[in-house]
Amino acid sequence: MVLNGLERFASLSEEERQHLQAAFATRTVPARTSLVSEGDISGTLYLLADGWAFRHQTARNGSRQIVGLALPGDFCNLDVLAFGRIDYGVRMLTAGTLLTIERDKALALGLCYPAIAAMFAQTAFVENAILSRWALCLGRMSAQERLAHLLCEIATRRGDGNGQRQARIDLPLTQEQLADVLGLTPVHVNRVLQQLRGAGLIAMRGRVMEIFDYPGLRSIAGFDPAYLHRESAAAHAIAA
Amino acid sequence: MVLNGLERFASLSEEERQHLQAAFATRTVPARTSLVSEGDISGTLYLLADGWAFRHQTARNGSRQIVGLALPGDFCNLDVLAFGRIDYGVRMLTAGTLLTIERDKALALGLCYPAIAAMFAQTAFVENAILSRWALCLGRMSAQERLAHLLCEIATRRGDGNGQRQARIDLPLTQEQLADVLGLTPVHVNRVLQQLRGAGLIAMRGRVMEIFDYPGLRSIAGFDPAYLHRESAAAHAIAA
DNA sequence: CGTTAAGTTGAAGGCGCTCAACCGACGTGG
DNA sequence: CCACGTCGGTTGAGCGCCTTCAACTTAACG
Repeated sequence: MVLNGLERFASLSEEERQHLQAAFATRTVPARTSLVSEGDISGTLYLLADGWAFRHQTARNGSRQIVGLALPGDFCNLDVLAFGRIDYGVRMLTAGTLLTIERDKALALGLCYPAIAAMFAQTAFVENAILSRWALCLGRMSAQERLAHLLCEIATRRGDGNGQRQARIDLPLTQEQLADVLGLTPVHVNRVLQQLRGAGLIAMRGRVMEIFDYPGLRSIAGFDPAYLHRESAAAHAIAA
Repeated sequence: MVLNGLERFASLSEEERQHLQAAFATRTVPARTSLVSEGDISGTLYLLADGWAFRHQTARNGSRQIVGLALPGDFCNLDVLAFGRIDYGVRMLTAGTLLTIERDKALALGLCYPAIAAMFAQTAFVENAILSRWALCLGRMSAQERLAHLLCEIATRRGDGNGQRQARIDLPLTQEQLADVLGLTPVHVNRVLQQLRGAGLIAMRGRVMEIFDYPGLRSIAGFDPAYLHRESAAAHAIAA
């Protein structure tokens, strides 16, 4: 069963997981597929079984801001549960497989199984905490700090680099997309990446990022993984 | 009953509202009261019956970012429902009265009355949408656009300036606090305020802000109130 | 081998920051 | 009643981080 591998669902009982699993349809999509456009009316919730996606909004002048990254196991557009109209677009970064479920079905499951509703809510709160931290980064941190912070966040969310000094993570983001996350220009992202590379903290070969000095990155970013609230999920996973 | 005035609770039945109301304790606090500090362990949820508050986080260098504004009727620290540890601080902007409820009691009410749980979730999703928009502002908009956008958001959330051209709103934020919302310095906020004043869009007399040209403000900011998702609450309010 | 997307580099400029001084309102205490 | 301290707001000068624009290189892929 697909959901068994994902720690997000570790708090559910076997029965709940099976009911949820049964409600999903599977869909395979190529990279760059647009799942939802800004302002769309949509009733379908997407769960990433595999691959990466991002949420984005565009400003009046046409520039784009990425307001959320969805990694394997994450929901792409959770607030479709609350709103019919979605005010961000969702697009695949990589090819991947999606589990899709209709809003009404998901809400019905939430009513039948409070643990499922609680899982949705918990997920929403974590997304909230991440956005909150992104606001701090965008508002009050330098380009170097922001980039280092993002790399730390991704490494932690992937489960890599928890304790060890080095890590190698697949980072399917172009420098332009990194720029859209960080509120910078692609040119400047390039320069800051070179700073970090020159300092011996990281290396990049294509879409693979190697972290040589994770404590150093954390120190630059002032990164504290507490805001990701992974301990609760981890605790559930251990208990299961 | 206090909750009757607040449109956030318009979707609840009379019975649900009474149960919820009965679970709250009231507390009056002076301005600048710190309700929660960054990283605190807390089990108390605060609902603003009157007054303004803000959520804030601090970067390594000591600078502060405000990551949420709570207006009358808003929850101050909703994610206490999900996490024991809160990664932002909450502080009163003005004197006010709080309705407080223990986390366990609120969760229990959510289990008994699905509409209450849904109200919590809906509120979380709206906060999410607001934060998402703030990320867009912080990452991709100029100082003038950000300030105009914030003023529009506040006017809309207060219920003022929906259709009319002019509005007078109580704005209990110092320029330093505006700067902490917008990711700017107080000095620059001052200058941008003067630009807007010079353009005949607004005026400020102490803590009262007068909007002369709301369409003009909206146009500068590229403000579209859809992301605040007030129509659903309004629909509920009308139905009640 | 040609085409396109992504990455790299340089030069110049601007938006917002920093630092510093000053003003005005307000409350407090002598 | 006035002196004084404090907080918030205002103004000016200079600087720096990041942007803009443009050209070029490299990689990927048919």
